[in-house]
Amino acid sequence: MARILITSAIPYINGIKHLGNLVGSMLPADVYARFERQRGHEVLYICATDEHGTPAELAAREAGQDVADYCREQHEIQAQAGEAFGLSFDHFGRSSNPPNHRLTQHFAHVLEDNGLIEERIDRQIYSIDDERFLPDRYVEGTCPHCGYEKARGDQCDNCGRLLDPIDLKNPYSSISGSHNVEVRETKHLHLLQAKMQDRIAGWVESKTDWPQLTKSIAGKWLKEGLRDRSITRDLKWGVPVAYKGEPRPGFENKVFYVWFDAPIAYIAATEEWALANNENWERWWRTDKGAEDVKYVQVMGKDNVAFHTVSFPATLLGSEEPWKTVDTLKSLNWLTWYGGKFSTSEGRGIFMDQALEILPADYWRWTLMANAPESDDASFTLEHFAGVVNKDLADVLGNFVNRITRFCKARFGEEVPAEGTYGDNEKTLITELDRRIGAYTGYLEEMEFRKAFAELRSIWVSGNEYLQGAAPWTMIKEDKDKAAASVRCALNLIVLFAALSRPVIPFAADKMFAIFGLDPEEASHWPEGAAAALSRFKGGEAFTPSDVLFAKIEDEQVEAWRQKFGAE
RNA sequence: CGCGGGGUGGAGCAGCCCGGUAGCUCGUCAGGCUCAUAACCUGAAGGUCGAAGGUUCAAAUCCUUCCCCCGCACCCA
Repeated sequence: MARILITSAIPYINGIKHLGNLVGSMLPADVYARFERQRGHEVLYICATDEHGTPAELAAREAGQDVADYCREQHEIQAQAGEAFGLSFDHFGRSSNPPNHRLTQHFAHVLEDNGLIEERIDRQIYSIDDERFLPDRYVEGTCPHCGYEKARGDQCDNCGRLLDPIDLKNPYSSISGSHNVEVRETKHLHLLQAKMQDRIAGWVESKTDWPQLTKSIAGKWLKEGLRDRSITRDLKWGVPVAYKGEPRPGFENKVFYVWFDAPIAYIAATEEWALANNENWERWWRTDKGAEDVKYVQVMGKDNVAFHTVSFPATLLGSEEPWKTVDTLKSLNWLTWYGGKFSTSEGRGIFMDQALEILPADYWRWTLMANAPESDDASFTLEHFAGVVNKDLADVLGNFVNRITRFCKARFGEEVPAEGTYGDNEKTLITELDRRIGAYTGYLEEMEFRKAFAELRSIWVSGNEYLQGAAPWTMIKEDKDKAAASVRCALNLIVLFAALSRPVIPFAADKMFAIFGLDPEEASHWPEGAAAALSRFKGGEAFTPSDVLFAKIEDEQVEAWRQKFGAE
């Protein structure tokens, strides 16, 4: 039994996440976690909300709330949405909780002791009316190159040039609109990543099994050369900057930058889990304390790769302490909404809570994972969604379960028939299933989700093919025992399908187990082979046909959703 | 010439690293079956692989140039 630590990129606190966020990190990690649990491995799947930073402060202010209260509420909302989607976190923590404060201080301290942190002076725009330094994108003004009057601090949307906010003419705060701003000098801690170039490069090189996308992004950053990075900000909401437990002189109004403390929250959230469950977190994270045999898997969108291949490793390796670093890093491209961006701020696309108001989690989980943006950005459209759900879930899987349970009930009653023995049809089926299950398992191990679920779909189809060949509805007239055997085989297939499908459609899988009154935890153990799986029921086991597993999506529904969600 | 990913039948993708008669799902058409959510099963039509050169007996696959789409790079998350 292996021990597998899984973390998915932690979602920002600010509002419910949309389907793109979901499929980019939490959902694939969940599918993988469920798969490895079913195989009997010891799995710890950790996630958290990323709560610090300017947007959280601003959103709280807009809501007229204290930022701590705001985050507490938002965390609760996200936790509930995650649970409703079946995300099987062992713990869903918070980057603002005490363990993360403690660990962030700890890392800053040891990095400084190792000569990897130093104070430097930066020049930034300060808004007197907002009483805060303005991050680049919150400064607007006139572009010094083209004269465009609404250039952002980072880039001019008119001429496309990259800017430094202190070069803008007539700068003003995009938060309040105030022109009462000035350039001020401010002191920040910098992590000296340049010093760690060779070390990080060597570490990355040792990761031979990283996917193409991951390697090319990490390689790009290393090729350009690592730059020292500011790890503090002029904010109130965050981990205060201290040294040896005392506030650091000159840093009283500063906190650590979210990108420094957010990945540390993976560890901190594990500590939260341990505290809540009387467990030991160090055996998952410290290679000197039991984590040497842990396989650590991270899942994230491509925008996060640089931070996980370079910045966070710099923190861990730079500490000179025996922390567990990532082994397998799965990164995904973007899911687009009709070819454009999902946008939290503009409300484009579907968000997790809205999705569940429309249809159950499995519908989304299947469509998203079977079409996961692995090799390229993938477009989500309601039309495609409806097509996939109707074909794969309703017609192929749902209908299979329905047709055989109803047939059995009508002709043999509500228990598995015991008569007859398996013959050539079943042999052929078993051979095919073993081949396909092997391929499917391999793809899941590799986290090749599109391929995995194409294979799972083929496995479902093989059930329909088998029934077509065995044709118990005809056979029953000639040889009732033979028909009984094929019905028994098909009923066994339901349980096999449920186990294989559970990582991606857990709710439907449990409904399938419930048909036979099986305990999902026991029955979902990963199948050893088709022959064994198909001889689970010998005959006499009672069952109750379920309602339709998956309802079809009608064209009118699609049209209504298009209106509602602004599809273009 | 900033970097990266992509451009394969109507749609969505695989194949490209390790060249050798173009594959999968949906859709379309035809047939079969009748247990089932007008569902399932079988078969067919439809592409010469963004463009142009080159290497080779042979290129979607290797090389060169060009065109188009998306993302990233500062900052923010």
